[in-house]
Amino acid sequence: MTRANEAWEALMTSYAVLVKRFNAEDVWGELSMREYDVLYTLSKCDGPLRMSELNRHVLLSQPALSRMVDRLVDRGLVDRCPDPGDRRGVRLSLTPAGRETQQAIGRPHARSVTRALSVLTPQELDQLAAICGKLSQSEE
Amino acid sequence: MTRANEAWEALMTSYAVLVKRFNAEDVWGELSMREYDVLYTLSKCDGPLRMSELNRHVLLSQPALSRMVDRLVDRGLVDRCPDPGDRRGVRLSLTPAGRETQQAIGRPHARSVTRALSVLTPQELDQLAAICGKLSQSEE
DNA sequence: TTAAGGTAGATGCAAACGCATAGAACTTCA
DNA sequence: TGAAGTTCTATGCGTTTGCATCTACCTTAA
Repeated sequence: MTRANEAWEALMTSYAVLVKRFNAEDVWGELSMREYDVLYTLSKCDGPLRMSELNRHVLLSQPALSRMVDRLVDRGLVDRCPDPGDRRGVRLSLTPAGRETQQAIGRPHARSVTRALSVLTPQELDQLAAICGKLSQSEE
Repeated sequence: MTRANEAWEALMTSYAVLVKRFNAEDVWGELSMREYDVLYTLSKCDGPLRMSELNRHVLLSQPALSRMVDRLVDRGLVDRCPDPGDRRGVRLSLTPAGRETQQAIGRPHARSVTRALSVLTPQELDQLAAICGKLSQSEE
């Protein structure tokens, strides 16, 4: 077992443990955690996002994301309009209601995240962010 | 945005990026990545595992895991027998075919993991493993 | 001993997922 | 310009998932 494999296993385990813990908290209201993830990603990037761009950040197949966006549009949380520059594509953004929902859930969730990671020192938090950032940006 | 929240977001993103990359690799054969995860977890712990124990390591609801184990038993990869000490429970272990399948997939997969994490220094790998270990072991 | 409460795993069912593929729009290049 | 190849999103379809619930078994304590 190489160091790299141990590190990956540790990352997977901590991800699984934390996702389960967050999922069990009673903050999600009418949204699933995956739906929240979509709203959150849209809230981060102020400009409208392409489906494919959004898909890079969400752990979901392209068709599954397409249908999830369908549902969020139906529920009035997301706005989908054609991209004027590329008529194949769409531009996705939060509606005011979507932004409000994201924030209403995001605030208590952010607090649980802070609580869950409070076992780490500030240095460790920085190291974790830096290392994970390096990982996700590496091309291949 | 606190440091903790930035760190969690970085962890989520790197997890999503790497899972997608691994998933796209052509090493999984007849198994889905989630099924492999179950076989791998069983292969790590030599003794038979309880369903609930296995469930702690796999990002799946209890009913979904129960049925996935069903399928793996049907396919002859996992052995499920009643626990003599607790007749509610079951003891899960790999069959020889299951162990063989796990290893056949595990070897090339471990190589891609090593490749994907090769952007990190040995020190960073150790830090990542240590930090993630700390995260998953913290009770609350 | 037995009733009340808790835990382990299985099952019914609707919702959501992934794979394969379709269709439409861009791009490239002969 | 137009045919071939690529990219972007949507849809058909069978499989898998999660939620709620069930049954069976263990535990506690009266």
